[in-house]
Amino acid sequence: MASAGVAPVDRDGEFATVGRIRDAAIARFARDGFRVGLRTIAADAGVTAGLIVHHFGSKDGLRRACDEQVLAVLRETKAKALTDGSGVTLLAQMAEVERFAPMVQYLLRSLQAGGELAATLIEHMIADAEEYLSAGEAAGVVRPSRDRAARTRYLAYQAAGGMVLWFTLHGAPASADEFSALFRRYLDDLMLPGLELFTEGLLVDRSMLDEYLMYVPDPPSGDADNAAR
Amino acid sequence: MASAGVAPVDRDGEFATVGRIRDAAIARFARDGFRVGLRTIAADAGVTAGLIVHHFGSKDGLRRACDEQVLAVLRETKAKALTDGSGVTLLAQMAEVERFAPMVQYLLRSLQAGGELAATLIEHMIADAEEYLSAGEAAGVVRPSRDRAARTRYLAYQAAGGMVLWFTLHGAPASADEFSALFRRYLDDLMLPGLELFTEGLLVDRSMLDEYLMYVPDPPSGDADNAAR
DNA sequence: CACCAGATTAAACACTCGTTCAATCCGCTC
DNA sequence: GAGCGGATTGAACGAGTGTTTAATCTGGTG
Repeated sequence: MASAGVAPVDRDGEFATVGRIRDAAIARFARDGFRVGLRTIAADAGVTAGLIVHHFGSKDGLRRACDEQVLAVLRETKAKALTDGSGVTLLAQMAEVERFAPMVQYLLRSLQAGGELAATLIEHMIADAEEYLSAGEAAGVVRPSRDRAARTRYLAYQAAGGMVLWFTLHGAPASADEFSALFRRYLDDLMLPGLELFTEGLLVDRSMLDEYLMYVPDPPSGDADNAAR
Repeated sequence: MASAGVAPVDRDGEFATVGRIRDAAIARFARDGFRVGLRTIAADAGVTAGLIVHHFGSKDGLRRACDEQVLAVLRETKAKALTDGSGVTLLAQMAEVERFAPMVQYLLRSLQAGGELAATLIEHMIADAEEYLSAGEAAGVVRPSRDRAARTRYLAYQAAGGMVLWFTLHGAPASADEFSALFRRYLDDLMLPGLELFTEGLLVDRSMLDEYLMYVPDPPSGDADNAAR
């Protein structure tokens, strides 16, 4: 298989131009953020700004098309990764393959800017984490929590937010290779402290936690509010 | 004390206008992000766009003045909080006082956008965390780490990044009161999972950590690179 | 009072942005 | 081959942006 959703489908004429514009937009949005002008993207795709709005209606339409494309590729890749078993380091292995680098960068930009895709992405991450953590609990390798949903959300927000902030402060890489290298360095910085914290915790005694539990004996109580946020 | 660096100094004539413009800019930047036009800020301050660049040279000059002001207030408040002893929940208590809400929001916007103030702020947070964690280690309430610097940076990035992402996805509040309420809800969502993770960890056994330590026996080795990043 | 420096304003400038429009090009069908 | 519809273009529009400029106002000084 020469192209599986990432590279633009080569069926001549049909979606050649539209796909080329969309992929160029993803790459350019990922590299320079969502404030780039339509003319820059048009130049990247070798077309005119007018043609973009002819095909996508508006810049926001282009943005939505990019979101859908990235989400589609993410779902497809995730489905493939599940058969391989190692789905946890999904983003990591996506960053390894240079072809996916622009999409990962695009996702980081989306999380940074907020919006619908960002919310959807976080929900995906939370759902995945919920699955893995539940399986881990059942297998006896993950400690149970007093409020599993809250812990899952906490871990997802911390992981995603920390990653976005790290890349924000370490400068946007220009090429896909640079991004892959930077991503590997991020994992290097992350792995030891993360594993340490996850296996040994941070505090020696449990006085702080017990004090909090005494002061706020709030049960999980699965309120409807948690679903919306 | 009627005004301690937060409210614009009332010494008539002198810095009245400049301070008013700067404070209006901080509030407006905090509320709507850094993309707002000078005319909007000017209208908030009751002046003209031209006057702003007359006093601050350019929009970037205004931005720098805001950064310095926020940083100055942060330092001052931190110094005061140190005498009270409870410096850990610095941002929390700052958000409680409605007067500080725009500044905290401004800091979040800065972290989201990146730039010099964001880098400085993260360095501050890392330095503070380093201090508290070291003290905790010495007092025997914080577990030692195989790489203390890396752990400190990890915790700072996760905490700050998670907070920024949370507020990004939960919509920017319009008023200072709303922000305070939202901040309190954020702490509520955060506290239990955080304390749980910090006191009990996440994993039951240490096989993952040991495996990593075996695979990558990299010592801390305090390389010069860590200082710059 | 004359004068001057700084504060302040309204208007204009130059630029970029997303979007619109009329015109052209190209491939297909009758 | 005529004609049609979509792809594509280049230019223009209108609304924004940050910045500049000339003019006006104002308060203190000689």
